Amino acid sequence: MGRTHGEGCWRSLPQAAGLLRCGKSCRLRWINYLRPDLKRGNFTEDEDELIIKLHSLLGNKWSLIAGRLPGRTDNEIKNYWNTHIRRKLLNRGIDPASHRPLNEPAQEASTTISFSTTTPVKEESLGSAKEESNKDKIICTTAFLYKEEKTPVQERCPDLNLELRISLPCQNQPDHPQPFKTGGGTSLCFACSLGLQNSKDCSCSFIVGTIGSSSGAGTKTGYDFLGMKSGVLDYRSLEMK
DNA sequence: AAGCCGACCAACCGCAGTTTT
DNA sequence: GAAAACTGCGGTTGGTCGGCT
Repeated sequence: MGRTHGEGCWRSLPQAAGLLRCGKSCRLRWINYLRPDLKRGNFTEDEDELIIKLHSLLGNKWSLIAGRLPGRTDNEIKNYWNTHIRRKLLNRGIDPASHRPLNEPAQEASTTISFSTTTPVKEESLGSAKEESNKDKIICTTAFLYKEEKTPVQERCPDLNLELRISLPCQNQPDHPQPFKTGGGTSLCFACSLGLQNSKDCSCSFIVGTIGSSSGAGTKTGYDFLGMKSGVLDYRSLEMK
């Protein structure tokens, strides 16, 4: 299944299988439930955090997020987000939609990404001390900067223009820097965790440069996240399907 | 035991993009 | 180039289950 009838030929599948469903329905059933490579069971903490990171970057692009979580479907992640992670973020005082603290004034309605800051987040915006570490973690996660990083990387930059471009995919190189250590153990920089090894986005080799700013407030130094500085994003490294 | 309620998740729906004719 | 067919995606709905009263 999934070859002669099935993937790439869903219309013929219900007939061949004697089903009353339409091909579209069969496709959905296969993708979300029957595929043999699906991972069953609860989401791990690592998966949780990765989903949060990816959502803060990609928004509700569930298929792209799912592409970074082998064995998970977009539908599954979407459901998990709506039932678990949303509440989790709200409990931490984070707005699940914007990934900003709930008490932070609303920004423009346009889709933007805001990065974290070299200056520490003001404590009064974080609520109780009890939740501080969690919030800190989330805020830093949201900003794609690991909490444990010692070196200040950039100023809080204004909202970024998310215009993307397609470029040739980069090739894996054996001399890619080793994952850096975080408090909990070895982990990849965010770009690497997205599969962007050796791209300009890899924070293992931070680039200091300018970041495109929609505010036109001038240039700031910082990390060339996802090639936004250069305006080049290896889209194929995000799209895994 | 029965009813209510919230959580969970598979499936449906409509739209947009892509491919084929 | 236009129309039709197909595919993929994201939002939403509805059924099921378990916990609580």
